[in-house]
Amino acid sequence: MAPDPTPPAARRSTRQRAAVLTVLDSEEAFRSAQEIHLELVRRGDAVGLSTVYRSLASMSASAEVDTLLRDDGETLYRRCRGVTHHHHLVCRGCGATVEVDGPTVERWAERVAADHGYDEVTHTLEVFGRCSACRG
Amino acid sequence: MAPDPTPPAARRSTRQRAAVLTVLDSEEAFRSAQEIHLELVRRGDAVGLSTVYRSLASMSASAEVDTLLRDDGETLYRRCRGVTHHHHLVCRGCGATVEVDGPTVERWAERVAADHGYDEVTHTLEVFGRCSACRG
DNA sequence: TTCTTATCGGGAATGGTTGTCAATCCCGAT
DNA sequence: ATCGGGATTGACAACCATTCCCGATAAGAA
Repeated sequence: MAPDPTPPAARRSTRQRAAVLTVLDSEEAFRSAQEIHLELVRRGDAVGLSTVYRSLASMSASAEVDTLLRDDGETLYRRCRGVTHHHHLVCRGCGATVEVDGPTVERWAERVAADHGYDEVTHTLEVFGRCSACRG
Repeated sequence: MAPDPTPPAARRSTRQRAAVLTVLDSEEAFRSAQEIHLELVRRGDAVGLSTVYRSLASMSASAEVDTLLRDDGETLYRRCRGVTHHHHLVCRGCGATVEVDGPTVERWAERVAADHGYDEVTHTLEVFGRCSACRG
């Protein structure tokens, strides 16, 4: 096999990408691209909105950030601590998020799909509630 | 207590709402509002797009139809057979949908939320795969 | 039939997200 | 150091599902 003529698209490190990561790291809750962009501007470390979207998309593709679709269809992003597959318990009030594991659910999904002749199974599972802080 | 001065907003039965329901009843898979509107036009039983959205929204509110958010944020609708709470096993290829029950998952979600001090718990759970027909 | 008002329709407005493309910047090669 | 070219950026326009607006229409009660 001949050597690949196009070297593996080097991922350049830029101020913009770093800035987006910094905001994500300082944020506990899921945030929208628009919110992240606004925060960047507020910090005086502005990044173009297009670039924010592009950065988040590529980070999501490489599993560096998790995404979540809100009821109204807006996409939310969050830098997750755990590296393995997990789900989220999200507070409707403040967005505080807990990463939770659900091995039982994974197996359940697999079995249900197999029982009906489906393969290439994936699933989405998110739990929403109100945290103790927001209850006061 | 005085009698309610405003009688309970009678739900009128219109051609448009019936037309939307007819399309939903003839459809096995989840469909978008735009697709339903297009189908209505194709059948020569046109209904305004606004009205399609309004109908679907009210039917969704009264639990007559189930909704599902696609990855790109578009909302899909489907008239479900089961009346009780259930989840969906959806084929990525053709949209064929199976209603599945997950009592274990319900309890798991409740317990996880309670363990972290969350209340007013809800959850979303959808399983995606490829059905046997689409595998050929 | 007449009246009240829920409902309709269609075109404009909204708002998140993606596309465009010239200017700019990273980085390995010179 | 600096060169060159391809990746990356950013301002703006384009996109598109969904909602808003409001005058016209029609369902249902009297």
